[in-house]
Amino acid sequence: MNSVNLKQLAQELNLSVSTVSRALRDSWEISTPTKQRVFDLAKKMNFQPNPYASSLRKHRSRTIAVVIPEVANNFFALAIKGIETVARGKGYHVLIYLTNEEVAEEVAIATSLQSGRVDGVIMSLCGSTQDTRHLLELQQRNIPMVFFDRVCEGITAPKVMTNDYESGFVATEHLLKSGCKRVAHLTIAMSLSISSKRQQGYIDALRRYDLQTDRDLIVHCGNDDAANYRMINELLSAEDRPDGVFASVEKLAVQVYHVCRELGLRIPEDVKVISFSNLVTASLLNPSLTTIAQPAYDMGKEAATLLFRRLEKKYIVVPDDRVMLPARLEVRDSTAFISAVPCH
Amino acid sequence: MNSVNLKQLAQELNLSVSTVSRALRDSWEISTPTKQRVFDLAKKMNFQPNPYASSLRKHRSRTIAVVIPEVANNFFALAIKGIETVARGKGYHVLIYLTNEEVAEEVAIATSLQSGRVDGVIMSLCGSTQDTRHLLELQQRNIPMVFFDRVCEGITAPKVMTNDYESGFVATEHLLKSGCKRVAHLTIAMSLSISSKRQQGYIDALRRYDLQTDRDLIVHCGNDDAANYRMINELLSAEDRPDGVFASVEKLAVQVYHVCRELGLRIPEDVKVISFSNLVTASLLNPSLTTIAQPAYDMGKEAATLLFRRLEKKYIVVPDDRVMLPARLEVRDSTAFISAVPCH
DNA sequence: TTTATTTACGGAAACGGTTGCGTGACGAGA
DNA sequence: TCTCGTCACGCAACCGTTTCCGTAAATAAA
Repeated sequence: MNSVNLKQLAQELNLSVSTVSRALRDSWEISTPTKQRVFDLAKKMNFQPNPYASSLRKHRSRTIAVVIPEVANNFFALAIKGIETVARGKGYHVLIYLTNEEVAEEVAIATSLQSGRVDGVIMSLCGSTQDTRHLLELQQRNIPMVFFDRVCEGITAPKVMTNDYESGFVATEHLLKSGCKRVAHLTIAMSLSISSKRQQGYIDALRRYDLQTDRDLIVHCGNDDAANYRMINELLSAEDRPDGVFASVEKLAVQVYHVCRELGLRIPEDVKVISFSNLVTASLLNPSLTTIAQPAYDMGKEAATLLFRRLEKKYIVVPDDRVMLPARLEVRDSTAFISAVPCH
Repeated sequence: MNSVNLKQLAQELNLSVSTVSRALRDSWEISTPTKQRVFDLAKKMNFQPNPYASSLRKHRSRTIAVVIPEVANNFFALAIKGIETVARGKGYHVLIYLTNEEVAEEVAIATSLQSGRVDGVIMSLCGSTQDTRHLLELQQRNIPMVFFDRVCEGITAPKVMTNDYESGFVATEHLLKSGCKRVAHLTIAMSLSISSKRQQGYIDALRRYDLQTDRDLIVHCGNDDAANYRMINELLSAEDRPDGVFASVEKLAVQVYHVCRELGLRIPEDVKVISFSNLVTASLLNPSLTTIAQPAYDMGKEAATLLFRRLEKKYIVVPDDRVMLPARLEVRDSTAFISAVPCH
């Protein structure tokens, strides 16, 4: 354990604890020679102030929490990297909590954060979150929160998002322009605003091209990979199977690839695929995957920046600003236009 | 801020602070009816004990640190997930620190951890680490450490590793058995034991097949992606280019794919590729990538388990045990055997 | 010379929970 | 009736830092 503390420094220097404390914080109340003596000894003894004593006294922990559904996913991993970069630059520490898409875990985590362990929270909701009382309670404890990507519409807080509606529209339109007549949409937890926005973009794009929305073409996937596989398999095995698939998340696109391989469907000849995704290997897939790529790293940085802006102001000035970072459409082979006569 | 504390509970109940504290910790010294009254009110007032006060007094923070080079990488992401799962199951909190492969950052992080902020550290070295004084200092502060994957041989501490030597051997042998005559090895920071072990496996496999080690076939890559690309490009552009490449990390394999595409080299006909990798999309690549997959999630869980075993014992019983979790060879198309006459 | 002001530092009370020790009440055994 | 032990709880010190005061000495102003 770290045993060198202020008292020991003070004794050694024949100073009081308060003087040493002030000297280390470079207070103007302490003379330059005294400060120098303190600095020197602190360095020599490798003094590290006890963060818990400091936090207890100051009611500030210089720690933030990041609460996300998963980490084994390029989007969230990059977001964490952005957050950590900003946080450490500001001298803050980052606690990480994974909900595993389980609302019960999200509630447990939010409840434990009420203890004041962190100065602020950066969060992306889990898919099964409906009731948001646990988040309101956090808010009532005056713990600043910032949402990113999977934002909570019911809470007044800064939010960092992408243009999900437009991206959903663009993705669908891209499939239609590439020659698709029947476009399916694979979605996740519809309680998430990103899901409904992406879906609305999908629906509106269809309407724009005078196409009806076929409820059978909207597949609601969940956290059970095997179940998702079955649903996608069923979708693509059907007589009137779609000739284009718009996946709202990466893992569903991966499943589509597997199902197509299983069923002997060719991408893009038989089915075209587009997906929200931050896969680094999108361009190396067989065929390369057309993606809607979110600026994950920048979203993380932005979320952290917004949080620190609130933490550093005494009064809350920006309670509900939204930052919109646009996603990019990256066209690749999985949506390549195929001339009328199949060349195979 | 969280304002309900023990004193308020005590006042409300006409009890002393110490009695309330003991009741909440379910001490046998407190009568059942009193405990019940305390529990009820604590629940009603949504009491959350201040973790910093507790940590200060008990010299235990129930917090661990995870220090890794990067997170946007399936291996480390999965490891984090494993660690977080175990940690939260034990009621611990997880701080995350990214070194970005910069030894200066690793030193800064290690130094800040001397403050006693965490009860223990789980670590994977950054590639540029040579001097390990910062780690020794942590150790001298009696902060238990556990290494995983990129372990530090100079420090006596539990280590969770994979069979890097054997895997390097198997990977190389697999290329040779698939028909390769000139096998190159792409490696990273040779100061890392995993790198030298994998390389030794490579060298010994060549020797086993009566092949000389050609120094030009061992390419030392770094953190500069552009520079790596150039080196790989140079390797594969040469007159006597290799017909097989064993990449020690995932990102280098991805670069090989890009270079081959650029140079018009066919995988596996012209060049076969194998790599250490945890890519979920390995089987979907064009062509699918033969990998050595490490059990990342289990390694994270194991590292956390070892750490908690040390944290929960009063006396250190297992100072330097090593856990070896074997990697799996997953054969795919990038190393497919091609019959003598090219069919293209 | 006296008084006001600044400079440089010490004393001590917080912060909130934990824990060693002390103690009154009560029942049991002698 | 007296003693002893157990039960159930209170008192207060303690963890290490911060910060509100207070104050002696030195300097400036009157």
